[in-house]
Amino acid sequence: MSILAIPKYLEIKEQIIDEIKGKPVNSPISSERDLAIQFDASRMTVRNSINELVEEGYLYREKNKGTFVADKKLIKKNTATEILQSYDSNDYSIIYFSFKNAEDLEFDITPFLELDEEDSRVLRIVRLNKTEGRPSSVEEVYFIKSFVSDEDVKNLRNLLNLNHLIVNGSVTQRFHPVIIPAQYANLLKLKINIPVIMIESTIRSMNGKPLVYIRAYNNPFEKTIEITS
Amino acid sequence: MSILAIPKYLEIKEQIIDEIKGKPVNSPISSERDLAIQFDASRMTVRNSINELVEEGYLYREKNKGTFVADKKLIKKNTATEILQSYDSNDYSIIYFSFKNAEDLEFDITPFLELDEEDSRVLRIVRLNKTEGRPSSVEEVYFIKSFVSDEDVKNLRNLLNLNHLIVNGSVTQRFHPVIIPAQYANLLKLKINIPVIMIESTIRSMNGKPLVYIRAYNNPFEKTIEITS
DNA sequence: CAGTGGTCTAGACCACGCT
DNA sequence: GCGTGGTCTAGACCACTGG
Repeated sequence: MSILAIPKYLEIKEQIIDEIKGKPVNSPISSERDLAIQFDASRMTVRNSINELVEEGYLYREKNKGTFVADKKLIKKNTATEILQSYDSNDYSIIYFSFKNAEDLEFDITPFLELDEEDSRVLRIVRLNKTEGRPSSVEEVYFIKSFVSDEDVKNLRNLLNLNHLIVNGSVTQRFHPVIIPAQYANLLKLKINIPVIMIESTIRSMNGKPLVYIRAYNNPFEKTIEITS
Repeated sequence: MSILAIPKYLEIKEQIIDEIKGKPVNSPISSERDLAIQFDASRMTVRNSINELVEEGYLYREKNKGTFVADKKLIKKNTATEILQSYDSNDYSIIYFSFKNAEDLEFDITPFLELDEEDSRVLRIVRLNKTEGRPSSVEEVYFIKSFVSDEDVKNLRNLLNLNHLIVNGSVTQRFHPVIIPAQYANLLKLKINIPVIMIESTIRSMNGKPLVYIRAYNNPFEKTIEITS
């Protein structure tokens, strides 16, 4: 290796991505042995790059035949990552926030955040996400109070950047069909009594400890929930 | 290697799974170097095993620290695999099936199966899935007629085994909130006018060709749709 | 037959954490 | 300073495909 901070296999991965952008679906890429020569790397290093690209849905392998460019529409997507996008675009308004006692909420949050009597206060933030200026979802975000610093409260947008929590943790999502709550129908500019999907998300650290709980009410006319695997 | 048909890294993987079953969450497993000695394998082979277990959510790594047993509730799940379960359990009834012209359906199926004038007939099967005897979902399954053999029509349950298509292909799913259609409310023993999630799935081969299109209406009281990533 | 991906080895150096 | 996972090398043999 060299002094570079970026591993060689990630550089190779990026170069392969660039190369296949100009290639038709189902066309073969060079063989692993050829790529190893081309990139002056060992075959195992090239395989590491290709493995990740296969995992992410950019390529697929056929044993004894070769490695081929996958259809772009097969690239793996996951609803969990959609949460990130609302951060990336940063296109949202904070409607409301306050600290609450768990017992004052309309539902029992304690199982989701594994709260106990010692630690039963949460920070509740309601935000309205937009795509291209139109309201796409309302999210109720719940943080455990002891997880939130005074600094965070002053900078909620920083706190609401859940990206690093997600990439270093685990996200479980449950999908519930519900009639849109009246107060959110208004925010989302929807008629009352229409069905929407409420996504309940729990973000946990790798050791299983819950960090954040989210209820998202999605505007079905703005964003279809889609996953590819 | 030896004469064994099963690769060593898969054997090691199974042994690691067995070992961690008795270990508490977040406890460390042996280091890769120790495991290599223990299993009489090279470290790269052990890493291959562990990589898959991490990918599947059984273990997690911490750089410079070790590899640890992950929380079982964090094991990665995907709604696509739920389709398999309805096959595995085999607990379903076929309500109806017939060949249809694409233009005779209530909606335009041609974009989903990429049909053309030459090949515009489909086999439509409606099945009622059950869990523990209770109705959990109604699925409308659409196959391209030219994809279905006479043999298949005689053995629909074999055709409806979508397992091999999914593991060798790609699944895209879209989630739609809808009011349960009246004819399905009856089948699912639901009241009319309640909201449910309709999952639209397209199974494609690796080269992107659509093979099967499915509309599933899920009974929210029997099965919560959940994914972990 | 040559070429492919799949598996495997026995080393190596690195950055980082912990004691 | 020792142990960890992360990266990397330069080989090797296998089963299988396709000309």
